[in-house]
This record gives sequence, structure tokens and C-alpha cells, in this order.
Amino acid sequence: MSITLKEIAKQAGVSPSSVSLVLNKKPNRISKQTSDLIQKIAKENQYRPNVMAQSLVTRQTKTLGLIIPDIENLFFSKLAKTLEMEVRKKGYALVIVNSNDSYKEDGLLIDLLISRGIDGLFLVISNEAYLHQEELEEKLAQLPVPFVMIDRVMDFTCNKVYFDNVTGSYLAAKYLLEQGHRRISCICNTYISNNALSRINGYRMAMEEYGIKVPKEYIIPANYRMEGGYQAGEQIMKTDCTAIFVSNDMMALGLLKKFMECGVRVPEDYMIVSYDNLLSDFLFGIKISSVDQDIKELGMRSWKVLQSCLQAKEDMDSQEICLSPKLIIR
Amino acid sequence: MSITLKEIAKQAGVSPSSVSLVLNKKPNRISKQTSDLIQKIAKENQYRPNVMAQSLVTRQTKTLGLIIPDIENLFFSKLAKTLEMEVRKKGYALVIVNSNDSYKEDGLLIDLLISRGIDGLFLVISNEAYLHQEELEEKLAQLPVPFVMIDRVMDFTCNKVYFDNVTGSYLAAKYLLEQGHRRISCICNTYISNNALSRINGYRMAMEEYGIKVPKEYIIPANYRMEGGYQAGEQIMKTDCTAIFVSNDMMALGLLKKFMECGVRVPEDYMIVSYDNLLSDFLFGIKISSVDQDIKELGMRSWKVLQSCLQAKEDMDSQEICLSPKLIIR
DNA sequence: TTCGTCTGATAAAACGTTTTATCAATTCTA
DNA sequence: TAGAATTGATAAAACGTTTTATCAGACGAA
Repeated sequence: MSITLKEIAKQAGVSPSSVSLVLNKKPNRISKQTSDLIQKIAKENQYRPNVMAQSLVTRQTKTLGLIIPDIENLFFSKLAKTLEMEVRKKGYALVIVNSNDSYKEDGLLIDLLISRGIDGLFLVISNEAYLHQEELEEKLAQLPVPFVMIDRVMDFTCNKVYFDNVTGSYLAAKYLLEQGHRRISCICNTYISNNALSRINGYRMAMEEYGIKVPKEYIIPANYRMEGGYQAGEQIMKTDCTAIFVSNDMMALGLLKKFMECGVRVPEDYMIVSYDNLLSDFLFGIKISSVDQDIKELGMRSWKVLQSCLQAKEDMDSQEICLSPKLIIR
Repeated sequence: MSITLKEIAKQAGVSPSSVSLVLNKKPNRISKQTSDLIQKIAKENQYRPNVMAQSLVTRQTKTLGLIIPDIENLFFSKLAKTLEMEVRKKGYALVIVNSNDSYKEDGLLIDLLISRGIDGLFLVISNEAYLHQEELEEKLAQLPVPFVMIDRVMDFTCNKVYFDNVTGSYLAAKYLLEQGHRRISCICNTYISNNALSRINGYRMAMEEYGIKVPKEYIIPANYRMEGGYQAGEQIMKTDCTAIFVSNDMMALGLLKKFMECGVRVPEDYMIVSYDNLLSDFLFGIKISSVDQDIKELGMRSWKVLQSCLQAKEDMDSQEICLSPKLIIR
């Protein structure tokens, strides 16, 4: 059991109030001498304030929650890292929990975090959640703490920070068009999430701009993981397309695996543009342009938004921040 | 602000004690009638106990801490995921923090977590920590909560769960030997961590077994990240070796990048065995055998160890679990 | 009647802090 | 030199629980 503030007070021969005041650097009129003594004793005994006790009176836990679909996914682990580092700078700790991309877990985890006493919540919802929008909206409306939806957002009003997926995939498709391709297929996420839809829309926009009517078989819905991309590979090879826009990196990986196995060359046989730009360290030899999203920026902005809510005395207006992705050409 | 136990007591016209007893289903002599009333009021008002207040008196937070060097590293994010999922099953939450592989952070984070009131700690120390073994030993000895060192352990007695690195690298080197290679170099981590040393030792053991004296220039110390492997690539090419044991996957990645840039073929020019087996999803085309460590097992066993400490009334003997890696041949 | 035994419930301390109003002693001011 | 201002510090309440020892009343038995 570590030393308490009270015990320091006793050792220093002063009152607990003085110790608290000094150690928290609150405006006080304690003499330098006494103050130094207190600090010395605290340091020598490795005093660590009991956060529970502090929380009880200050009504803050200095703890934030982060719900993500999959911590093994580099996108989310990068986000978690940024968030953890940034909030720590302000004295907050971050409880990170994993929903396994399950809507049921989303709900459970929100309750779990709230009852643990977090001051605020970062929320990246599951893909499944898009099947229960109103339900989630209501649940979130009743949260006793401020929250920010990150990356995967919904249409109701709340704090959100996300990327412009339409522009991202528009850029991707346009690049392929500019390279002279006309028969461009699109491998997209089967989930009807906002992001998935936006990514198809951006692609369609670009195609339309070039006056191209997209044949049905060019739109290939797939599971958003590697398997999806792998399976989509078979479909692709049945079409006559010359280029592919893959709407996320995991699918791109699966697709490449399939191609590798079948002796299909990239970019000679198919030119590929992917989304996320998370593979650059891993794919050498294979040149794939990709839509890059600045995850660090995503995290920092989200923290800024949540921070403003935490500082505000009264309820704040919701903030909505949309970040622009950019295409990295390789 | 949600309703408090006190307020329920007032509404029900009973004492807080009664409410507490009833709501916690503690053995009590409250009449069914009173008990029902209390439950009803609690439910109607969506009573959620204040966890801080509870923790303050019960001295447990049902929260555990996890310190890892880098959450972006797949090894650690897998570990974090396993741990988070498992502890949650038992009603614990996990606070995950990132040390950036810095010893200073290790210390800071331990203090941070302790003062936040965790019930127990999972600890993966920084490589740097091996330069301060006694200091860390002392710090850990003074921890007010049970802890488990995971993967990167030290020689003093405490709970530890880790892999047998000697055997792992022995298997790796032996495989190369069995394939007929005799001039085998070893790219190893410059840090003098137990793991790094063990991995060199295993390699040496295998070489000795085959009666091969390892030339000095075959042992190539490098930064343990991609850059290290990349730089080591240059060195390698100056030697006459035909096979390489790379002591972790990130370095292997850097090495491969270098080779790719230089037109060096794998395995034609060099046969490579790496350590960690984390790249299988990412490297297609390139066949690299790798030493596989069952991270899920690592996590589960660590949790089991910590759990036994949490349940034990008195101090327990330290547990030490050493898991065997296996070589995945590709 | 008195004692013992239940029954239903409570009082009060404790957990470790923060915070505000207040106090006593000293120094300044005019 | 009296009053004002400053200095250095504290007392005590409050935060929301848990827990243990205790209490008052009712009932039955001797």
C-alpha cells in the first residue's frame, strides 16, 4: 500500500490541506520552506495520489474511453496510439476496448465504459451498427459524457471527425482514368456503411465525369477483409477490366495474393489503386497507388473536439470535421 | 448526474446501509417488502453505482493495466487484443498504454497506472530497460499490486510468461543448416535484451552443433526496426554467406526491401529465416520460413497467472512459464 | 416478570482526496 | 500605536460507497 496524502502531512507536521495545495500546485500561501519539505517527503516516499479519491471529489476520472472494431488493424492501432499519446499529455488515461466489429459489443462496451466512469468517449462504431442507426442515435443521445464519433460516422448530429471518402475514391478512380484506363472495376465493402457507400459514389462520380457508364459486373461487393479481396480476384478475372479500384487495403492484400497465385501481374495486367495506404512498408516490388488518410491528424482533431467538450462548462454545439484524403502515387 | 445510493435511501425511507446491502445482494436481514421497494426505486431511477466511491472503500478497481512498447507492432497489438478480450470476460477493464520502447516511459507509466488504481499489471518492458535491471527490479518489488512480465523478462524472480528464444533461433539456424547451408549470417538486435542474446545463442548453438565456427562478420548487430534490417542488408552483401537468420520480422522486412532494391533474389541468392511469423499475410511471392510464437497462448497464460494472484488472499509464489516457439517452414 | 433470542434495520467510521472559509501571528501604514 | 493588510497555514465538510457493531422491539419460554 502506498503512502497517502494524510501520512505525508503527518510526517511533515502540517495539515493535509497544505500537502494537497502544494502537490497540486494550487495557488497557496505555503512558505517555500514548508513547501520544499512536503515535496521532499512526497518524492522520497514515491507518493502517488489515489485517483479514485480524487475523482470522487473532483467528479472527473481523467480517464477516456476508446472503442475500436479491431486493434490488430493497423488503421485502428495507429489511431489508438495517437490518441493514447495525446490524451496522456493532458493527464488522461485511455481505456481501449475492442468491439470485434460487432454492434452488440458496441452497446455493451459503451455501458461498460460509462459505468467505469470515463470523462469522455472516442467511438469508432462497427460496420454492423449501420443496420441500427436510430437505436444507436438514441443510446448516444442519453450518454452522460461527451463523445466523438471517429472515421465511421452516421447522419445524425453529434461530434464527428472523419475523412471525405467520396473525394478519396474520386481521386483514386480519376487517377486510373487519367492513366488511360476506361474499363475500371471497383471492389467494395458489402456493408452498407456510410464509408462504403461514399467510396462507391466517388468512383461513380469520376466515371460519370468521363462519360462512362459502369457495367454492373464492374461493381464487386466483397467482405472487407483479406478473404473478400481474394474472392473478388476470381470475379475480376472474369471481367474485361484493365484497372481496379479496391476500396480498402486489406481487400487489396487479398486480391494481390490471388493474383500472385494465378500469375497475374500488377500493374501489367491490372493497374490497381487501393484505399488506406497502410501497405507501403509491406509491399515492395509491387507498386500500388493508394488513398492516404492522415490518421494522426484524425486522432489529434478528435482529441481537440473532445477536449473542447471537456473544458466547456455548458453544453456545446456539436462539431463536425471532415478531413481530406490524398492520393499517393506510386 | 445520476441518482446516488443516499438518494435512494431517502426516497425509500431507509438507511444507506440497507440500500447497499440489498443492491449488492449481501447477506442481510432486510424484509422482502423493503428490499423490493429499494430495488424498484433503484431500477426506476437507473441507479449506477459510483465506481470511484466503491473502489475507494473496497480497494479494487476491476481494472488492469497493460504496458507495451508499441501498439502499432502486430505482435503487441495481438497480445493486447487477447488480453483485453480475456480479462473482460471476468469483468475487468484494461488500460493499455504505450511506452514507445522507452525505459523512462516504463517507469512513468507504471506510476501512472498504479496511481489510477489498477488491480494488477501486465508488463512488456522496453528494450532500454535491460540497461537498468536492478533499478527496475527494485521498482517492481515495491509495486502494491501483482504483475506479470510478458515476453521480455529479466533474470530476477517474479511472475513471467515468455517464449524460449534460444530454442526458437536454434530451430531457425538448424533448418538452414539442414538445407545444406554452412555460411549463415545472423542479423541481431543491438539491444542487449535477454531475448536478443538468447536469439544469438540459439543460432550459435546450432552452428556449433554442426561444428561451424562463426566468423565475426556473420554476426550483424542492427537496430531492431526496419531501418536496421535495411542497413544490415548492405553489410550482408559484403559477406560470402548464403543464408541469413534475421532475428525479427521488422528487420526481415527492411532486409527484403534492400534486397528488392538491389535485385537480390530470395531464396535464390540468400535463403532467409526470420523470427515472429507476423509477415505471412503481407509477403506473397517471397517464401520465408519463420519462427512462430503463439501470442494468444502468451496472453492467456499471462492472464491465468495474474488471475491466480488476484484471487489469492496471501502473497503467492512467483510463477514462471516458458512457452515453446515452433518453426513454420515455407 | 425476566431473560434470551430473534427480526429488521441502522449508526458511524472509513476510504483518500479537494476546497473554502477562517484563523493567528506578523508586518506594514499613516 | 492602532488598525489594516499580509503571511502562513488549517479545520472541516464533502464526494458516494461499504461494512461492522449495535440497537430497539417483539416474541417465547421459564
